[in-house]
Amino acid sequence: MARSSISKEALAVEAATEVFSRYGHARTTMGDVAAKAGMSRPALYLLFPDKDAVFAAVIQRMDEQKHREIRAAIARLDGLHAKLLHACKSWGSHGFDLIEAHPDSADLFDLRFPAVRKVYDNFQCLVADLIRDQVKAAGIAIEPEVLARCLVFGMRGLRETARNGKEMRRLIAVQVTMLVRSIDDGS
Amino acid sequence: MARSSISKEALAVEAATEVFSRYGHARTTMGDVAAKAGMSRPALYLLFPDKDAVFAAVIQRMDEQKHREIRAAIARLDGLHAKLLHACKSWGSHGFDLIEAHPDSADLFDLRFPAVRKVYDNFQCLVADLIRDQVKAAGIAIEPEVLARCLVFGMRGLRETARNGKEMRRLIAVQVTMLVRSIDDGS
DNA sequence: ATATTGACAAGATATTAATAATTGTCAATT
DNA sequence: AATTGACAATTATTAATATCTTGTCAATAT
Repeated sequence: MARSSISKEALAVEAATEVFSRYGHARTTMGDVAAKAGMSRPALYLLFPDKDAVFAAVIQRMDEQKHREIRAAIARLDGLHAKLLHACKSWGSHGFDLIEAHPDSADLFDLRFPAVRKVYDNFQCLVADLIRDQVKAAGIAIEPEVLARCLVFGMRGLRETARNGKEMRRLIAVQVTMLVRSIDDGS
Repeated sequence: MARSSISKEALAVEAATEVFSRYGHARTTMGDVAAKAGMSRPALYLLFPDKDAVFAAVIQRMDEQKHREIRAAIARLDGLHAKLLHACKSWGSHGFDLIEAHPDSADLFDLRFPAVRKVYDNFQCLVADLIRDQVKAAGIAIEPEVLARCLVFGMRGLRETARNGKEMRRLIAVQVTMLVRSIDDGS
């Protein structure tokens, strides 16, 4: 029972991820998701209360997956700069690439959706966690959360000036380098 | 003749600035501008080839004014950090405040307008000029223009997370501090 | 019983055609 | 020589209509 229900839900989220990623929030219907998942529309409503819940589940799943990926990768790296650089390039260019491939998917990064806002909050936490020790050790007066916020939303601004993914990563690298150098207490 | 023509043009740009600032690009008509300037619509077309030329003139004038203001202010300040901080707070919160007062004025910051793009390029130049010497002295491998670009578009990203002008300036201060500390060669 | 769906009302969104407003121009007027 | 009224072309607005979509639930199937 519980098992079957979980699996059905996972199937639906998987299907929803595909269609939301391609067509964005506005241009995908519950019918599209249900069809892709091989179930009827009312069956989908048995699993999720409404469309936004499906959307939130998709966003959350993508986010968790990305975080697992990032955490695994940076565990194998040494030093704040290398870790932060990888995390930011990976996280930051993800959205860029997706939108380049499917313009409608820009919805998935619209901060008006609470689920999307949470993605940004989560990444801000990841960054803050990474830099916290070094910020404290260097005796910097700015809270790690604020530094992280500047980096994360700074990266968001970069999207408007970068012409392609490669340039995006280049600019992200500069932002990260600025942050790390600024808290590298002249070591 | 030339004198009279220049004065008429200035009058028109002055009028256009008022109405574009309040209603944005889309919601102001050439009729609005002409009326505000106390001339007929065809008379306005004698001064400017089309609407976008008027818009560009408005943007350029605002930009030049802001730059004069900034240059005058930072001439009286000492040190890169103080100069850059003032420049960025002044430039960055200008747009924020205008949009808060008149939501339609968001047009004036739409990067799809070439005139607006130029505003960003100009401020990038100002920043690059300010930091150039210190970047070279510190032997940093990143070109000043790229660092400046990251700061300018980083600031743009901050707009999406700041709730008010005060917070915006706080975050700008962090960005600026990050940049300056990162090129302060442990002096 | 439980799981599933067809069919529905309410609301949102797209379509269309008709109307109005705006732009850029130029011959006519001052 | 400077200015404008009036025009064609384009673009935006409106209103009426049709279509789609959402979320629900009684009816059906398992």
